[in-house]
Amino acid sequence: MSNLSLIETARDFNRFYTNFLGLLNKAYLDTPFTLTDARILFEVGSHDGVSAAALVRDLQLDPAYLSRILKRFRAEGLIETSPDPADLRSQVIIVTDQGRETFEELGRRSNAQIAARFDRLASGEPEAAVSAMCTIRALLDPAAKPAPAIIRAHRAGDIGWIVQSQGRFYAEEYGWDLRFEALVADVAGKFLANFDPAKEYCWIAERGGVNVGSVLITNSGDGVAKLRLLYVDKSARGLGLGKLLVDECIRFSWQKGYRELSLWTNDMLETARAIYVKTGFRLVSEERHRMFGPEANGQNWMLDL
Amino acid sequence: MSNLSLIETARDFNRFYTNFLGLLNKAYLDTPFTLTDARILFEVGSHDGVSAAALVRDLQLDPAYLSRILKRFRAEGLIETSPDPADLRSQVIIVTDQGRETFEELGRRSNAQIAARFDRLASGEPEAAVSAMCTIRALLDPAAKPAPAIIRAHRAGDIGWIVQSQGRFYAEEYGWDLRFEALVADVAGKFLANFDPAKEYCWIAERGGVNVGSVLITNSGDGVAKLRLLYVDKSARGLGLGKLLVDECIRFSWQKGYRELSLWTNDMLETARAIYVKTGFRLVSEERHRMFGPEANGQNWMLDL
DNA sequence: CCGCGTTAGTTGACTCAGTCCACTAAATAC
DNA sequence: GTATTTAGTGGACTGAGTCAACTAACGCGG
Repeated sequence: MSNLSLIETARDFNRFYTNFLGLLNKAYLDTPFTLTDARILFEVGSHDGVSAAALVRDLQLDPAYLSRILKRFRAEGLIETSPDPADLRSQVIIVTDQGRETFEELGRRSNAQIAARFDRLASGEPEAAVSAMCTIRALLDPAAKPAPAIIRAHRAGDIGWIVQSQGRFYAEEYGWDLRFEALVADVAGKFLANFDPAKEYCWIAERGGVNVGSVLITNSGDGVAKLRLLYVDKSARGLGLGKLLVDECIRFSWQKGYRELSLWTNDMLETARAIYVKTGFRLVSEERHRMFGPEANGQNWMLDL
Repeated sequence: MSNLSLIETARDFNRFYTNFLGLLNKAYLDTPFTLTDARILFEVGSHDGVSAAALVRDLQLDPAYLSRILKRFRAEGLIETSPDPADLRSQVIIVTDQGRETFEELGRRSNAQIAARFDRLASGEPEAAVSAMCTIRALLDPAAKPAPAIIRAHRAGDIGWIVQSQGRFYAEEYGWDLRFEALVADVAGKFLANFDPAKEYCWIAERGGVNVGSVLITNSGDGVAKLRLLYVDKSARGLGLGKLLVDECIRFSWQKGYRELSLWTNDMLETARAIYVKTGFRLVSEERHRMFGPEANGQNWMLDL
């Protein structure tokens, strides 16, 4: 569960924006269209040939209601419909010239309105606002489909991100205390401080500019590599990123001449364990511990390379 | 007139958010309240003693409509009204205990809804979304006053945040390499690992649920406290947070019986230096170094307590 | 103090956006 | 070939929101 004051702030913003959009939409009162009419007209105007069913889905309308509105639009000569040859139940909607004119007129008014709003801002401010809008949209719009994940080496800030995300995750999920975050900070910090590019590496999985996963290989000496801090963020699970990161580690360790790859984990991390099993690791030992508060079962795994 | 594609993007966002809010507001269908009811109840619940006229103004409602809704609320025992002694035309609206319960229940549901939405996001993304919301609000809402910052002790994830934000900031701003982030991780990690609540502390400045600043006090022994990792995020500068954090440190160090407070900084950090001077620190030594790549001027400062 | 324009709030009368249900026809699953 | 799902439509309704007309209190100028 996210931070409460974060949520309060978001609610506050939503109240504000409800109001703001309400004001903007009042402008449709000058025209014979309701907000819903305008949304439909916009959708039809910008995606020529949509079906009514698609509109119902995208705009979350009642089919009967939409049907009536389309009927009215048809009567007013704004659109024409014809059955879809590929599916005779369905019909494709196309805008007439007059419909297009109306659509564009609505667009002009809407633009003018926003332009008027933006005109009151200082230079650079509209850009800042729009960029913030894009941020929100990318985060909250499920249809703005997530960019594909990529895996790359670590950069400034990434080690901190590892500490933060894991510290927070294990605290929220398993009630581990700050000693765990301390351990992560220690491991990650030492990795960075003594980083040996010839034998060590840090992979960061990133999606749309946001970090969503990580893993480290550190040198334990004696030809043993250690896989550490494997983590995939909640938002990116089920994409096979964990497996991908572990595969990277195995390939890297083999290539750098390590003899063995070892790792330490805790048994409640089922998904991780499944990956270790699948990639050929074997369990060498386990011990119960209370290193971070609640009791847990630490496990050492090993892979011969 | 602003850039056209900027406006198009803003319109696009508005369409998306109209939809988004529409979805959120569907949830009120579970309750006997409409969106308008909920907005009114929220306003009344959070500003006890408002007048109907104020509601009409703030929520842009029809007075007749509001009057009827208030009448209903009164009948249901959610609110009570009494004439305003200062203006007998007007009436003050106060919520009854039952009304407050309802108000809080609505709040809980609304929170849960947003929490559910946020749960699908990656760690750090809710913060990013909310911070973008604040940006928009600050720009578009003439009445918006920035959320007040609060200063609190550290929690899970905060130490990682310190490492990440400073690692990234110094890399971007001054081109410092990963050795700096390693140093921060080391300092922060050791702080957490050896944390002694009797002599040490970490303050996090938070605004609207987003971390915007930090500072640590660590024990250097011999009655010397060390102020470390002072940082205020770009988005929150100019609010005096840096001064506030340093003041906290001084008060804490004095109270815990330290003799001296020392710190290490670099001279290109003008704002920080100004704070140190103002709070009575004196420069004891400086040396040029290349610890993090580019040449810099490290300084040791000291304050007698 | 009186009139006159204004503001706070209320009631009556209405309308029209949006919903629910039942139905037809085509498509798809089994 | 039958059963189930999906696309679209019309009938019937409801209730959120609007508009106009009203009362009562305020406040300003003379």
